[in-house]
Amino acid sequence: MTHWLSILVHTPAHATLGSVLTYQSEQTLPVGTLVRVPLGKRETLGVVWNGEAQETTGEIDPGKIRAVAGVLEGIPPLSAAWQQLLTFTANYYQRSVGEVALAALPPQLRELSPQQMQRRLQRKTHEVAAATRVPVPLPAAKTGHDLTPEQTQVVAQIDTHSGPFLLFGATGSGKTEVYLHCVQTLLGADPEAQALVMVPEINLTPQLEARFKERFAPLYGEHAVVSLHSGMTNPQRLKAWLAAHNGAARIVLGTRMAVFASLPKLRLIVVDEEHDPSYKSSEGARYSARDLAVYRGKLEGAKVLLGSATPSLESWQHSRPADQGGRYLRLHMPSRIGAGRLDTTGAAPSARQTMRATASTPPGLPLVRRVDMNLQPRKAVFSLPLLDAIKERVGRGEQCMVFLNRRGYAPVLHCTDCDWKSECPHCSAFRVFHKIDRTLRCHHCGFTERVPRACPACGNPDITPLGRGTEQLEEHLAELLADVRRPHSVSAEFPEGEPLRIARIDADTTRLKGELESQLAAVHAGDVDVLVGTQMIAKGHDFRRITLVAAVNPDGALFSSDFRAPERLFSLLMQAAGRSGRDAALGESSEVWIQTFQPAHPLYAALKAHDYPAFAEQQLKEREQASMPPFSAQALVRADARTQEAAQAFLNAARANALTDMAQWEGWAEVLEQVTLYPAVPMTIQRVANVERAQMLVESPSRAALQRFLSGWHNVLHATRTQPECKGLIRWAVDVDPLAI
DNA sequence: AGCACGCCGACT
DNA sequence: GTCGGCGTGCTC
Repeated sequence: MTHWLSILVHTPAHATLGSVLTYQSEQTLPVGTLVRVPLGKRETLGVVWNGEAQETTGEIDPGKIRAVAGVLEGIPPLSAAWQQLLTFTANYYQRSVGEVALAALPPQLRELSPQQMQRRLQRKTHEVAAATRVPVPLPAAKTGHDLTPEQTQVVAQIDTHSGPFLLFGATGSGKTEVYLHCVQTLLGADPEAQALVMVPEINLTPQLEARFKERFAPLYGEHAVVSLHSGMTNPQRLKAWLAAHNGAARIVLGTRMAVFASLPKLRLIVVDEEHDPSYKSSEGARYSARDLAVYRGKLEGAKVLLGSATPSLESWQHSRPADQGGRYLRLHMPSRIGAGRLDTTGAAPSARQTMRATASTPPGLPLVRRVDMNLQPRKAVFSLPLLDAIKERVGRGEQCMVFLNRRGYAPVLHCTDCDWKSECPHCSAFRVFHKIDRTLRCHHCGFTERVPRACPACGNPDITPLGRGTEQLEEHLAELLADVRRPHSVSAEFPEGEPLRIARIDADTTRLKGELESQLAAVHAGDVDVLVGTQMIAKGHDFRRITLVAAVNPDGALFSSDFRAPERLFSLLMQAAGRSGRDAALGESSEVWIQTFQPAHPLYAALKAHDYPAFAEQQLKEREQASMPPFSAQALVRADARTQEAAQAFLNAARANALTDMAQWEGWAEVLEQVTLYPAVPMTIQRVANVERAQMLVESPSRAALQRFLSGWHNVLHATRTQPECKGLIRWAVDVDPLAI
């Protein structure tokens, strides 16, 4: 008997073709089954979607219906929950289900021929058999990992409540141990249970994987822990995905893409550093893995644990007390592990201790010092007090970290005669001067040229760098510290009496694979005295001997037009501060230096007190007054075109069409009433790689109304494309809950 | 998204 | 004379 099957294929939402197509098959196939289907001239991967029901595509010419080419044998069907997660994602982020669901599967599933797949699966099942044949149940698995009272309390709350939880824990308060503990409890209670643990960046997965393997490999075997991120090769990804899908992997660690991993027995989702912008995808479906984690947890009955020292204001707001409408349970771990131990001597307080007390610095956390740059020489990069402090630290064999969020030598090259600047010919941005290889590089499109000998406009040989980046900082610091010698032998390779070693870590010095790891290892080994870098060094890495962290010029974000800039700056500086004094013995003497022209700014005051709640409260008040997220819902429509006029014309026409056409639709007037469409504006960087970009903000006090509007507007946008004034439009995309406007 | 067809510029 | 640019159209 011939069956009609609805099958999902990889087609974008704006294609004329829907993403659920009808095929025929001799056998009926369970929903979620992976199949190969003919599509035009090619054969592609499909997922059986809604059984035989296909009422929406009823008028398809039956003669056109082709047969399923084959089933991917040996792979169990995707679960109903997984299908629901992807359906929700597609609807919420305004994409087709086919695009989202097929993109969430490992690429090799699409590419591999049936024979190759068969071979791969065979190898896989052998491995699984081998792994399960040797169950290593260390009987009385010693828990042996003592929790602090704070951790114990938090873990007890997680055990007894359903969540979602926001674990608000200072850097060094032992959040990872809480994650490990929760995972252990869960896996111990149910022999099939699975946990998903997400981190923002690929860089952070190896150390997390090491920690989880150390803990769980002895209990459940080496194969119980797998990673899933875009840095893996396709075969690695397929292997890890299959292990998660068939239940062999008990713990999946990964970046945002891991939120779509197929986990049939998912019981816990951890989102570490939940505030991190990397959880928001910036192309394709612009999903937030953090938000989807919360949704998925609800869907599958899994507990969700969001962790951060500086939560996103959204999560902070969600975790307000339940009687004020909070939906997450906030758990607080304010203390650094090992803090306060030094106070047991009974000795008279030192000058530093007095200073800490006056600054109300909590125990174990670094002292934050602001340097008023208005009082420093005009062009000073390093203020004298900071320089002295660095010298003093390295003189004692301690390490320092200098932080500047701008790579290269100088952001602009400038001709003093004719005012020429190093503009990129393809973008509305300046090319950055990289002294190391004497190039001008555009950080947006990649266009690179050798630095000209003289001004290309007027021939003046005197062209000078404007502003500074990490390269310049490194060079400058080497000059300033040239006379300082290493005090005593902390490392065999760079013995006592040698000049200081200054290292720089940014996207340029870590371009090659393994470079980041080796550079970090050098820091850990003590081969580096001063570390210069971008935000790359502010995240996660556990440097034990760094006792001073300096932000050279963080003011930029204070008066940015992006309303989330302060939130990001606070988080970044707090994270950077978290790098200082990780070693408990050094914690009390560690410092964070902020060079600023705005020493009285409330953001820095809150930072000094390590008072995230105060900062959040102030920010939320501003957001509420201005009706901004989380007190309103936003979406952005972005348009790329050959000309700025076309990009804006498209957006404005789509807006006009919404206000005229959609208002006529039955019952839509009230939806439109709740939605504000702002005029199209050029993006901050208007042109990138010769493509003009514009955007339009859509705002509503109601998330549901915004969703409703967007779902209806989609077809209008698609139709608008063909209007004559939109000629030159290259593409458009909706970004729901955008992070930057 | 792929993949093909189709009509205009610089080169094996 | 072709190779190849991407504009337009189609795929159950």
